[in-house]
Amino acid sequence: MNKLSNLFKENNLKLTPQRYAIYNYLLGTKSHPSAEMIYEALRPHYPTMSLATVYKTLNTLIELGLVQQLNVGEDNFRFDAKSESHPHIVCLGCGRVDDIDELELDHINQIAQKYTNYKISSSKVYFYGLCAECQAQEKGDR
Amino acid sequence: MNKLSNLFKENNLKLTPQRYAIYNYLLGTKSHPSAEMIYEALRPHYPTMSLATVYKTLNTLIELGLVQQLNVGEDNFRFDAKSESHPHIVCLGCGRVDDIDELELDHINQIAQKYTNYKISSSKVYFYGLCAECQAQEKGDR
DNA sequence: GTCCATGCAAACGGTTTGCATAAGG
DNA sequence: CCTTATGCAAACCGTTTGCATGGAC
Repeated sequence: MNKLSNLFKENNLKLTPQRYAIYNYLLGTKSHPSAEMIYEALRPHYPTMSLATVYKTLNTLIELGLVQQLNVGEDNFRFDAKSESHPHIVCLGCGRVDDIDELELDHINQIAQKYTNYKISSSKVYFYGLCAECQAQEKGDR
Repeated sequence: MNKLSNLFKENNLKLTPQRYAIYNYLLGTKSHPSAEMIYEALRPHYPTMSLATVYKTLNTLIELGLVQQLNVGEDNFRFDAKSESHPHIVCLGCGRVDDIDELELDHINQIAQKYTNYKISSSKVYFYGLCAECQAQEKGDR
């Protein structure tokens, strides 16, 4: 059996087509979509699926540790199927969000631990800037 | 005259008691309050002030660069009078937010720049963990 | 006196919830 | 069959907006 169905079974959860589709969509994209974006993307294939189901499924997947929620500073959340911690970069021009997989920042937890009496368990790092496309467009504007 | 009134004058803004009180409150606290918390804290002194004014004032102060908005992952925003970039730490137990002033992480922008074709302009770092009080309480629970 | 700010209430938008129906195991 | 998930609509909650009144300059 595959890991996913076992994980669902262990938690008394049903592996419905909607859940499968949402998780698969997240696995297959690098775009860190919002719930709304996922809903719109899957609508052609699952025209009866409701936005509420997308939200409920995302929360289920987060509890399972399969998905993480990002807070880039917009008014909504974005979602990422990779649950390991890794930095993200947000374009201030167009709002797109990318991973910076190669950048390894786990050591900053240890460093920060020296400066606080909190017991640090995790961290999130967001970079902000302009993506290649928006840089090009900015040059064009001048 | 003081810097604040000059800054307001330059921008054709009026330095009203409400604006003054909100900014002063933020300068005097380390608690990174939400708009609602600011509203409640000032209510005894400014009973007629509305929550809408708090929001409008905060946005004004952000535009002036006097205040920054934090996104700790809750459903609301928090505000900080120090506008220079510095890391924050969030307690997963009680939700309090503290600064980690001594930790200097500006160099990570340069490091990250090597791994992306974005033009990086800033970054935000959030640590998550348990504050001293919540650690103590957790021990008491067992 | 002019123009911007305040305060109220209503609107807004993303997210959650309640509940009857549908469908996975 | 039993139990959990779905889909719909309504509720929720933080934040924003429109507008008439009030106050800073």
